[in-house]
Amino acid sequence: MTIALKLQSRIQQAFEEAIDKAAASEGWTIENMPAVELEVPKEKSHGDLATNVAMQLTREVKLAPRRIAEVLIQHLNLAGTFVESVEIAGPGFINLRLNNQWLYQVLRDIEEQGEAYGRSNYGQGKKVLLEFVSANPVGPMNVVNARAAAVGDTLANIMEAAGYDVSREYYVNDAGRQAHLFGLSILARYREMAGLEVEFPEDGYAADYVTELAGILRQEVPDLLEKSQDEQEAFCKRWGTDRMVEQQKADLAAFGVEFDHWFRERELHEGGYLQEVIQFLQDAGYLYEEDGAIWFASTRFGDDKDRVMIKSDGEPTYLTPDVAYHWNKYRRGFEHLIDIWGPDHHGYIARMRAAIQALGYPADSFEVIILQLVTLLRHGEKVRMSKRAGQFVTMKELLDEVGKDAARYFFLMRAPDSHLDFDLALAVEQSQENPVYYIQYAHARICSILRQAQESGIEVPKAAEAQLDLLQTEEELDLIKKLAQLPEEIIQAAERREPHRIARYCYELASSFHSFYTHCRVLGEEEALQGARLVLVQAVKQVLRTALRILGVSAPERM
RNA sequence: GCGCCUGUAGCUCAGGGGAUAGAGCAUCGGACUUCUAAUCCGAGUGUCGCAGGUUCGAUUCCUGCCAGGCGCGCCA
Repeated sequence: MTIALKLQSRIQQAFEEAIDKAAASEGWTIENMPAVELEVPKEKSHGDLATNVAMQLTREVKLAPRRIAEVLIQHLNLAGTFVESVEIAGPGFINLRLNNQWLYQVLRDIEEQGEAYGRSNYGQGKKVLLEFVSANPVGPMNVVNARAAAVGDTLANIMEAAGYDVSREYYVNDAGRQAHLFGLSILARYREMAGLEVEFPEDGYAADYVTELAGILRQEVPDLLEKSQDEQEAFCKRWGTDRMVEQQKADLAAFGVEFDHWFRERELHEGGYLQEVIQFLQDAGYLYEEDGAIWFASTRFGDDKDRVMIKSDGEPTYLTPDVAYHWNKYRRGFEHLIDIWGPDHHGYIARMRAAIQALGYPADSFEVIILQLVTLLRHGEKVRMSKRAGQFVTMKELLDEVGKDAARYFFLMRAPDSHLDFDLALAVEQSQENPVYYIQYAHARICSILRQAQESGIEVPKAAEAQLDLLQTEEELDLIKKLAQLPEEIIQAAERREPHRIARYCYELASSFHSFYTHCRVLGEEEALQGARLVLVQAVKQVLRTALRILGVSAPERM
């Protein structure tokens, strides 16, 4: 465990003990013990750590908060915690000031732990399945898919760093109506090219890429039309969706996103899992027949209305394979499921959660993150997108235009439940004001210092051998404090499923570094100070790389 | 009509039961003979959508309303 986390828990413990002792000696009766929460005050003059526990206790102990704080402090034993002073402030905060020695320990921790610095066992190895993107394999991915890819992948990185056992999964809807129509559309274009008179399918995919696919298919399988009608359709559907999946894999890989598993819907159909889940729900008494359809009594688990699982024509609805799929996830041993969906699917959560309960799993083991929409802008003007006319910006085009690093960072800047404005022009043209470059530039500057040190034969000393207490300026101390925050930031981001916290952290760390860089010289200083600052710079490099890697943004050596 | 998300500085957004609500952009003024000025330093701006409620304390939680977005199928 890192010094920052250790210190926090020790101080918390000291407060808990102080509360017990105070209660005993003062005769307080405390029924609901408030949790001792420590926070880093926004205002520097309020010290390094603060707790509001005395104010929390006013509910239990009928005394003025400042009075409670006084009593607590009398019973507080802070030996071995680096706490240098304790004071009561404002309405009843207890502010703690720490000795700088703990900061030097942070630098030693970072050196010792290297890439592992920032990681923790908060998640205790819990097996989590994170499903995201899952775009239909019937066309290129769009910018919302791209946002989902960035957020999902980064959340997985964060949760892994926080000690969860995370698996990334992509669900391929290759067996539904859309896939069928897609196959029919390819087949229609194919026949056109063969000079046949065809009627293009209603609601079919008329965009150019379908025609291009048909052209490729004609070259690969010139004798397709000799098969039976059913065989032709089935072939086009399978060939087309497989082809799109390969395309999606390639696009996502270029975006730095690799999935552990691509789960095919058709496997559910072929493996008889739809019947199995229907049977299970039937046996459990959650299904009934009405108007010729089979209904799932989802209202018994809080849904607004019951849902059809098998239509009166005997075909399953979209829900049925999806329930089968989620059941499958649990049966593969995952304890917690997280799905990332678009805002148009929020109405779907209640029925899915109902199904999960009907299958015997706890409601809170299934979680949905609804990702809000992306508004694409160019120079502040909305980019109009029409899928029918084929005028939409694809994920690939976005990547080609702004690059992986800028694209990922922009998607990760905002909270998932916040609508996102993405200005394409801003992401590239205003590169000087671009936060991505600001962060990467900090890394490049560090590399430059280390490179020049090496060229001059100056070695970065071991932290244990450096005179770290020479690091005394405000800029140096602020920078180390920022470094100390990473483990806690990762835990917070994991717990709250908020990747944007790490994006923010990177920016703040870069900002602290730039400030340090301007105010403190490294090379050419007196040897002991130079050594201490080299240790610091090395540590910043390590932490910045770790945080950027979590975001999937590269850390260039030069710019 | 019902459900979900959002409403915070001129713009884009963080934050969050507590101490004087923060960043970036934009605007203005400074800083390079020295490790990369893609940087730094300084300056100003807020009825935290409106109204009630809970609380020692609400911008934060609850309720209602207003505004914007998205849903509400035997579509997927």
